[in-house]
Parts: sequence; structure tokens; C-alpha cells
Amino acid sequence: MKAIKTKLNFSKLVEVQGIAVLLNNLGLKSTKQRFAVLSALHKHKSPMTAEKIVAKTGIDLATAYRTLESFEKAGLVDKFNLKDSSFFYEIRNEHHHHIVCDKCGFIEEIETCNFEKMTPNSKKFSFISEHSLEFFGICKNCVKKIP
Amino acid sequence: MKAIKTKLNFSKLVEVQGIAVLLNNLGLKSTKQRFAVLSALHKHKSPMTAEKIVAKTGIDLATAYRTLESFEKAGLVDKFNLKDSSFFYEIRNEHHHHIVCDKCGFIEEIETCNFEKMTPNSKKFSFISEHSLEFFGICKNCVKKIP
DNA sequence: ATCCTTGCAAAGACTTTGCAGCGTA
DNA sequence: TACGCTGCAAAGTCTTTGCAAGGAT
Repeated sequence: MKAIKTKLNFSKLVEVQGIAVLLNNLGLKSTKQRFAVLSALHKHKSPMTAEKIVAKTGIDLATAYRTLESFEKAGLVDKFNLKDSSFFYEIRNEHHHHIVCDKCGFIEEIETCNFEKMTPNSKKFSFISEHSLEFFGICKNCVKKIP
Repeated sequence: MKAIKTKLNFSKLVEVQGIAVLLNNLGLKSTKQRFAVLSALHKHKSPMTAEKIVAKTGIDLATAYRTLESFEKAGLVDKFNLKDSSFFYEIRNEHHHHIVCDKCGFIEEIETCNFEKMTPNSKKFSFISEHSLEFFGICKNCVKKIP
């Protein structure tokens, strides 16, 4: 009953072998679009939608989705959803969760995950492989703006 | 730092006052479509998509979405998403979470929620009003089918 | 040279909106 | 009667797919 997501430290991998080699090792050709997606996600430091990635990189939207999908399959990127109707993507790192501001959409990463303390006992399930946990609230910036 | 979702015990409310009065008290006219949606959700006992509700009730899809939206605003129904691209709806009851089978989509309700034990400390957020927590795994039925 | 990847356009999935007619209060 | 609700159709948003041209190995 443990989370089974692979831990891949992107920064460390890049540092050691470079992006081109990293991609090649994953069976992906290194193209400028893929560099752009990785770099956008890396710089932004918080989850992005495909549309936001397009806005930052100028690549085609379909390419963005295809790139993100192949990155996800390769274990380089995680995909998840919040309350919204779009999916968010982020470079996979240590297992973590998020707090999302209901006003401005700002997303903060939370490191702590007391998974053991909240693992449910189920008579109908054989095992649990994964969980998602997101918090919603108001960030300090937005609280200021409330009259 | 507590979950603030109103606790509305649907069964009890209906028992006491009947669906028609319940709806009227919420400022909603009682129609057969609304009865149908409530009844479908109530019978099914686990979250449904709008499309599933339509399949069970025969009402129009747009009506289903509008009905669910007004129910949500009235606090009668909760809306949330899982990994999928559709939203799920369920009659609001005590705060709880779900385990979802990755094979067949079966959803089980989990009562326990150790919210206190997992509340994060954030320097960037003023308060947290809500959280979502979903587990994913394989249900016992599907495990049998694995060769 | 080969085969993967890209961009553009079209299609697909899910949800929302406009509008005329119907039904509830 | 008045106004909210419904169904149908159309539009909107997000994502995926088809295909020919382009690019990496």
C-alpha cells in the first residue's frame, strides 16, 4: 500500500547527462519543441496547462498535447486536474501535493504527505496504488484585496 | 482551518418534508426532471456523470447540466473530478472521499478523513477552506480477472 | 534514407448558451 | 398569469486525430 510513482529528479538528470541524452534514453528524439516544453515547465516552477505552455513557447497546441503525453508516458511529467476543466502538467519530482488559490489560481507545492495516516481500509479494494490530494483556499495576496 | 461544506442529510430532509417542499425551500420549482435527477443519484449510491444521469432518467443533457448546477448552488449536490475528463456529481452528505478502481471505474466511498493530520502549513496561504482527496487502485472484482 | 515529429485543420468529447414553448406556483 | 424550466439546436472549450511536410538519427 505505497505510492508507486517513480522518483525522477529532473534537474539532477539534466545536470548529469543533458536534456538531449535524457530524451534519447527515453526513446524520444530531441527537438526544439520538446526542449521548449521542458524548459517552460522547469522555469515556471508550478503546474501549467497545455495552453499556458503554448503561450510561453509558441509551439503548436497539438504538439504540446502530444509532447506532454509522451513525457507522461516516459515518466518525466505528471498530469492531474483541479477543479477546472483543463489538465495541469508538471515535471515529476518527489511525491507531493498542492494548495490552490480559489481567487487567482496560484498553486503552491506541499512537500508533506502523511499518506500512512490517511490510508483507508477497504473491503472492496485489493490495493491502492495512488492518491491525489489538493487543498483549496485563499492566498495571502488575494486576502489583502478582500474589502 | 476546517472544511466548511454544509452538512445536509438528504434522506433525512426528504423524510421530514418531502422532495417538493425541499426544492421549494431552496427556491427551486419541483419538476419531474429534478425528481428524476435526485432519485437517480440517490439510487445509484455513488457519483454519476451527467451523461449517466441522462441514461438513467431520459431527461435532456442540457437539462441535466442545468439541474445539477442549480443543485450544486443550493448545496444539495457536490461536483468533483477524478482522472477522467468528465465531472462527477453526488448528493451531498457527510464530508468524505473516494477510492476509484483504475480498471472498471467502480467508486467506493470512504468515511474517514483525518483532515487535521494532513493539514499543510503554508506561508503563502491565509487559510484553507476545502480539500479533495481521491484514492486509486484495483478493486477485488478486477483483481480476479488479472491473469 | 528512414521513421519520428511537427503544424495545420478537422473532428471528437464534454459543457454551456439561446430561444421558443411548456409547466409550476 | 408570470416566470422559471425544459428540450432542441447551436456554440464554446478543451483535447485528440489525420495527413503531408519537415527534421533527427
